[in-house]
Amino acid sequence: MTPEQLRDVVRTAVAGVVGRGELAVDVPDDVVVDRPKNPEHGDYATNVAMRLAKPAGRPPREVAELVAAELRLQPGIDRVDVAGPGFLNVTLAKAALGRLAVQAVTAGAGYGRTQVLAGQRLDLEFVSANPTGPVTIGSTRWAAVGDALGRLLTASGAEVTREYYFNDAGAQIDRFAASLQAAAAGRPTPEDGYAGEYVQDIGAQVVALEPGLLDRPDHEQLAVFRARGVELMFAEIKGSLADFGVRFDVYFSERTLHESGALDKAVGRLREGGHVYEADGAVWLRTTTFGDDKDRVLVKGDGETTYFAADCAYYLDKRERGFDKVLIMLGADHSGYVGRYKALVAAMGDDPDVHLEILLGQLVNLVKDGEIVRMSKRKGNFVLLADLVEAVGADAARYALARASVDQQIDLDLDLWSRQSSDNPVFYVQYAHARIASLLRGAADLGLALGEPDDVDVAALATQRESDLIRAVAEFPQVVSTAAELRAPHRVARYLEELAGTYHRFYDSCRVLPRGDEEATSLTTARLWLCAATATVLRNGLDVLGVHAPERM
RNA sequence: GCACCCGUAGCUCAACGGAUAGAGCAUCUGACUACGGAUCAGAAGGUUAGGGGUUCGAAUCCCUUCGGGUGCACCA
Repeated sequence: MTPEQLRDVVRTAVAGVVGRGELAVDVPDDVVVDRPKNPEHGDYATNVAMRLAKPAGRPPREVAELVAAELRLQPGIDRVDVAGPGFLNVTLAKAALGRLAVQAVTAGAGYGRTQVLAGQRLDLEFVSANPTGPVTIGSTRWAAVGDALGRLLTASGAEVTREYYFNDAGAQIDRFAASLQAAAAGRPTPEDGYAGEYVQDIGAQVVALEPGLLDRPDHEQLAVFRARGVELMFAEIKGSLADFGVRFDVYFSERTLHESGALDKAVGRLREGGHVYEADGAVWLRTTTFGDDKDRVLVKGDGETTYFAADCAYYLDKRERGFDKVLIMLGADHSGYVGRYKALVAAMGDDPDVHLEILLGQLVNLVKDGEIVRMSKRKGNFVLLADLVEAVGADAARYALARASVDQQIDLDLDLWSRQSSDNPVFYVQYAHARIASLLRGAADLGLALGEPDDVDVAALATQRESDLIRAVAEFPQVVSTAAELRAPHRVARYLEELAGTYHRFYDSCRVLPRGDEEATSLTTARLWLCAATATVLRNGLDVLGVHAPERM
């Protein structure tokens, strides 16, 4: 019995009590069943009685006793205890528990996939770094977390488009082009320009592609540097992301919005809504109507549109492509966007609470030699995604970034993560997988096969360490769906660390393969299934995080 | 100044309002003629920044003080 199934059973039990008129409440939809930390608290626990106590007007323990009595009659349940303030501690029948391990193996890569988000069409925008420089460590966090979140949402049944929006029009790109030109011509970096080795490299590459470029008129040069520079820079960005195992479905160019007339259309729509006005020679959107701090300019006094106007057009474009909800991951350095973004959604006639979800994450500090490394793209003083991957490998880098909640500012110690020692929890998790892989190879060498699922003697898995492991394996689908709903991939990482620990403890006390000339027994086979189940979960869980599950290390 | 985010073990971080706040690292004590010791068992380490409040129950929600981060453009 899975926790999900138990949840239904609990609900059935509550419905039974209510049906007999013993309890005057509505049967709740969201019954919480979780795995208690303390093994004395049974296999699973639910707080449903405490939740119902208030509406029922009865003491929690009294409610608990009523539900417990009903629950004990349900099949697959060994015992139900009322504990503490009114928890129901449920112990499953051994067979009902052990069957879960078998199911995990037979489900394979599908184990952990659910339909909790089925029917949702989501657009997930992340990274979206402008092509004026390589991907920095700041964006790398969103690459790791965003990609994991994409996998998580997909695993939970949502239809997800991963999108990267980039600014290839406007002043920043002009500065980038001017910097490339200056570098290629051997002049110093212009005021407000971009410096760094990569500017030299790309400047030189552009000239190599366009011989004689530096002899042409200035404005022609800039146009070429802009177009070629963005192209080359973007190739490098995509390369870094690919090395990092991150892929996007859509790379969306801001320029195309300008060229297609999408901005005019968006502004027109906002104007129809009556939220647009003119003042001081500029065109404004009255975002303060929807809670923003101040109104925002759409068209500047010089006739140029703002970046914000492009945001409006971009949002409209996403909605017209049929997404139910637009998710955007932003760093804390962009938190100022939230108010205006919500306002623009509202001004378009949508509901910001329904159609928009801005996932704000805190920044990453890099620590080297005990000191925080400050980054500045302009000064060319930064650490890059590519540097991090080179130093610690893509797996460790992704894991390091994905295991922390995005709400938390994190300090990434380069010295520590580059050590590639067991300091890094990813090795702990990967090691558990490799260890099982090795064990299963050993089983194969002995001619042992798993056999038919129905033949497994699951009741043989009777020790504490074994049932701990089965429960941990059984919890996985719920971990995935909860993590997806909470947009919290780090929960998967933490769970995997716990699972790996539970496995190592099992391994330590439960011999799996027969020694010497011992005969394999039904217990041997049952334990092999349990190992295989654990490997399946480790593999699927690491896959959600975009981390490799090695057969050997 | 205003707004948003954060403050948990020595360090890096967990904990969808639930039971005794958990892991890893570091420290200390143990377990290997090995199904992979990149492991395991145990010890020590906490006023969840401080103070109020809400409730059966608060690290979590509300108020407040302190500390840190970020943002407050007709830039992108």
